Amino acid sequence: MPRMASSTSASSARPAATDPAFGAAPAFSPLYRQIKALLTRSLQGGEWRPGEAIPSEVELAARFKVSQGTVRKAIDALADENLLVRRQGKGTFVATHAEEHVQFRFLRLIPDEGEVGGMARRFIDCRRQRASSDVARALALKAGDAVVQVRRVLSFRGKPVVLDDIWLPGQAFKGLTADRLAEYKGPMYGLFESEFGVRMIRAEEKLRALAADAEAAELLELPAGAPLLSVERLSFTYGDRPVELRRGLYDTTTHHYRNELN
Amino acid sequence: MPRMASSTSASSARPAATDPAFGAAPAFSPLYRQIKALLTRSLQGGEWRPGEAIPSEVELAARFKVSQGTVRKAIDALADENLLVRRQGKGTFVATHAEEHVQFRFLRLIPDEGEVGGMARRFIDCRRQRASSDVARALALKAGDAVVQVRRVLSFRGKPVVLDDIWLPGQAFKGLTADRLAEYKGPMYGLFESEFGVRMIRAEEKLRALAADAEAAELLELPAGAPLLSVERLSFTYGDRPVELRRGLYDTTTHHYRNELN
DNA sequence: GAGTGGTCTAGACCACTGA
DNA sequence: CAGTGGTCTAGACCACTCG
Repeated sequence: MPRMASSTSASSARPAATDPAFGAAPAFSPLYRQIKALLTRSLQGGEWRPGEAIPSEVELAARFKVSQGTVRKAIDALADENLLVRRQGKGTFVATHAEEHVQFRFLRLIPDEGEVGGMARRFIDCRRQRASSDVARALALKAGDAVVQVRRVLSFRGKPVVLDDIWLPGQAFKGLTADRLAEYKGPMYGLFESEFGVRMIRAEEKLRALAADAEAAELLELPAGAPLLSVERLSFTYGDRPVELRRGLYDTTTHHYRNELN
Repeated sequence: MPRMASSTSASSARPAATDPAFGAAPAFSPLYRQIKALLTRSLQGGEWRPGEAIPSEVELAARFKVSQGTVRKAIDALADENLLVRRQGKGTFVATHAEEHVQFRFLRLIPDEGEVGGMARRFIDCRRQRASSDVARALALKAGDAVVQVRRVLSFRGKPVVLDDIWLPGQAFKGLTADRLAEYKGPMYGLFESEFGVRMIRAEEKLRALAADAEAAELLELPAGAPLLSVERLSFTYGDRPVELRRGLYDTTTHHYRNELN
């Protein structure tokens, strides 16, 4: 029955290691949260790579000197956050974008009718440059730091539908080229994961409607001024570190952005 | 140790009440799911009204002849779906839109800068009519059935930002008038809940960009053809029954639609 | 059949609320 | 203080996968 760190019911020693002076929140942290944090650290540190199985529940329970039920709760929480995937009878696995048949976890654009079928990708550009102040702020970089910018078009049945501009921190994405992007089969985030060790965990999007400028209109084969759905996405890895800024322009004449409210 | 209905390990009797002929899915249903279904039925049937407390976990455990841990799991699931709200030390309560300070659970439009502060409502219209085939299909009605249509505008700092057209099944919303809507303080879904016993559980939205037509442009005080974010929402009550169709047109020059991807 | 995750139990104790 | 939800345990048994 280990108690580990807990600001209230500590096994012994002084009452709290946290809040040294001003009495902030009590910050009671149950055991399973601490286990969850430890597991997260191991994921972040690469102890288990995407697609691999993590140790069984009984093993982890032994390692952490905790009951199986407690590690179970920790794993449940991580599974809810899509960091782990449970498979009954087989084990618990680190989530991956590679094999993910739900490659559309992040792309919410759906054809109005018909299947969600694959889009054709075309990479227009991929170059290294200095971050503008906007991009730097979003990615938590200093203005002028190196960034990789990628521009691409997605087409559905030959008609261009999505124009994406993507900014990545140059530091983490050193060898990224248009060729590497074009060669790779499967979702882009799968490449980021296997080649650069950067796994996208969650993202925030800001949507608005705007009129197509000349450049966007040409690339999307639309008249200038056509209404477009602008989707600005900031993606995060472990530890809520922003690692991708993306600005997509969607032609929504035959597609729509689908969202669920719970 | 009651076993209740379970297609595999039934306590006695025949092996399965389900799949009488063709061997479909095994459909094993653990106890806590069955408890969850029973609780949902009680919610749906109005045994406990929005805002009220449901019986304590020990009480429910006794009622269902089940351990506390099992009802706990059922309640957890319902809390995840926002049907119940747990409050430590007080009890478990039926979720409500009325007191919900997060009135913005369904309205995802956020000012680009500044607080999310209140919008002024103005009801333009509220009339009963016959459902068009589109509306009927969405609301699972027959074409020609009675529906209530509401039109309103939301303004932020004096500037109109949202134009909503709302369709509701006439059956369930008999006494709904523009006056009732205007009088009621708080979120619209709070009114639906307390006056008509219709509680919105979840919703699906389809977003697209389009150019403002003359009518929308006038009401939103924009030039005709201005790009607008169109948000088509279908809302559901208990049992996934659709009960509201809403088509909003958002001016996104100073606001944006915020979304989180997990 | 061995090993994995999934369910269920019974009981102990902790944290929070309100009278 | 009693009553509520929240955590943790230990152990039994079930469902699923795969060799």
